[in-house]
Amino acid sequence: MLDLGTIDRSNDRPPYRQIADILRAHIDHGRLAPGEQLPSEATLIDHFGVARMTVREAIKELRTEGLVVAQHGKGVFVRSAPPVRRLASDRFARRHRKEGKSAFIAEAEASGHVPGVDQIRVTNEAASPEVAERLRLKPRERVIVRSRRYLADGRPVETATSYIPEAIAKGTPIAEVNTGPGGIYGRIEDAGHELARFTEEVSARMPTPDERKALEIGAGIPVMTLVRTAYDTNGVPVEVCDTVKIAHSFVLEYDVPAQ
Amino acid sequence: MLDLGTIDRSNDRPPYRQIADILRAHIDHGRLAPGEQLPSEATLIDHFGVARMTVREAIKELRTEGLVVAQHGKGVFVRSAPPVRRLASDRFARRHRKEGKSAFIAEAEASGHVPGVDQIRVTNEAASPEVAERLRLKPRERVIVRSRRYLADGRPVETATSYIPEAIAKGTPIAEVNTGPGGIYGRIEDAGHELARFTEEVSARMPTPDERKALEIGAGIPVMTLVRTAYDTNGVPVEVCDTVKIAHSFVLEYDVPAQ
DNA sequence: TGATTGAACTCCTCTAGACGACTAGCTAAC
DNA sequence: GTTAGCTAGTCGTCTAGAGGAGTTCAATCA
Repeated sequence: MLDLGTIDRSNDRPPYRQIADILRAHIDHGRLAPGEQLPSEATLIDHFGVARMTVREAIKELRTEGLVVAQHGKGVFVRSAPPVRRLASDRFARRHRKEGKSAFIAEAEASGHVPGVDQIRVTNEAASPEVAERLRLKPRERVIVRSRRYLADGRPVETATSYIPEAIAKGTPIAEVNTGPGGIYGRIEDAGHELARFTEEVSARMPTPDERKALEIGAGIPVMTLVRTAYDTNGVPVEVCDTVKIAHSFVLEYDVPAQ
Repeated sequence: MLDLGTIDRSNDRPPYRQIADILRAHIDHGRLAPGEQLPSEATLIDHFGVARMTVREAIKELRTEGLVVAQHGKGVFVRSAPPVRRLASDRFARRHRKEGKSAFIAEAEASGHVPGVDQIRVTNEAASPEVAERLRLKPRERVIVRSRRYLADGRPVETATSYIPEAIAKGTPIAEVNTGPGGIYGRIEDAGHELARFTEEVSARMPTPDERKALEIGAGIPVMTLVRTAYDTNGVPVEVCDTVKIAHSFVLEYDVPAQ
């Protein structure tokens, strides 16, 4: 049986934090293993001699930290560590990006996972002010919007939305669901825009409710966002792509060039 | 005056979520601007006709999402957008990394911010099992541990801890606070280990309580972690560095090599 | 056998109140 | 003029209860 210890009411640290600390320590030290169920609220209330809300505050803290997940009617469970997903060298990533795949997914494939795409949606819309600025279009100029969700092992891991100027997409199957071999980058090059440079802006934040739903994650699990812009040899932006992925780690590799 | 609307008690969505939705919408639409104070708990209790805990739950949700920050005794305020911090091309980053600086900080300098370092601590310790494995050392072999905290504009933005095998550091000032020009990478090369490759593993997660304290951030603000390993030309790992930074965004740039 | 019911367990949401601690601004005393 | 103390307003924490809803499983009924 798990030794929960006791809380110290004369301690400055409030009881709910002390309880969270105790549980966190058990998780950190593996005495509560991934997938294992935490003691129930009732048990903790009895054990520590506190009110229900106090125990719930403690557990909420652990949930916010992403250490545990609560399941209504079942219990609170230690979250299993997210699989480390490796993004190989940027050379590798670049090659696959040219094939129109997210580097994350390219790597998922390379590492033997079974990826997939669902919920592809392609529309033709007037560019929002933000997208227009990023693509250096006039306001409300039309863009092809391609949204899709990527799966790995059947679980959603990433959503992505690309915006391509209609002027570039015209005469190509970019506005079709199936864009043919080489993906949209292939079609962009077919249209005479040779790709020269990508920038990717990476950051992390908490998911919005919509993102939580799309990625099937709980609150408290951060997401990483990638905002990619692709430029052709003339420096003209030809695609912007917003990606939101579950904050699994990825690896970048750099070689130091010979001196 | 802000139009808060009302909640619908017959709605399936619980009141605290409805209240959070209403406030979130006001923030999203700029009717509650960054830095602006939210209506006080008492005001919201009166307005929506709910109990205190219900209002607090709603605000807790927004805090978890990083949209607002609460200040004890003052109020709850809309969080201002974090400054975008750009990490330039990997070539740029690489050059600066060779100077022993974090790429993040190198870029902060380049972008005109005034960076700084405080809380440098250098110790000589027995390697933990994990560090020993990453540096391919025998268990408990000794390593130099260099911890420091980086500031930008006087605010902490990043903490970093480097581990260098004592065998490599011996005879160099790596164990001193001041390592001389070129930083630790310079000294590592002085010791005959020419640098050839870096890997960086990037991920995002919620901060631990210690990290929250060191970076002076509240709960609910995710951090990005970088785990770097530097290898010499023989493929021997010569340094590992764990970095935790506030989840500001950074930019990667890739050039597509000529075909 | 198969479907239904019920009980026991779990977490979810909410109420109504209490006290504490921090902040800021005012006021009275020094 | 400065300082100490007061006060109103704010959020932080806790108590003790209530009913609701999802899950599981065993007992019951058709």
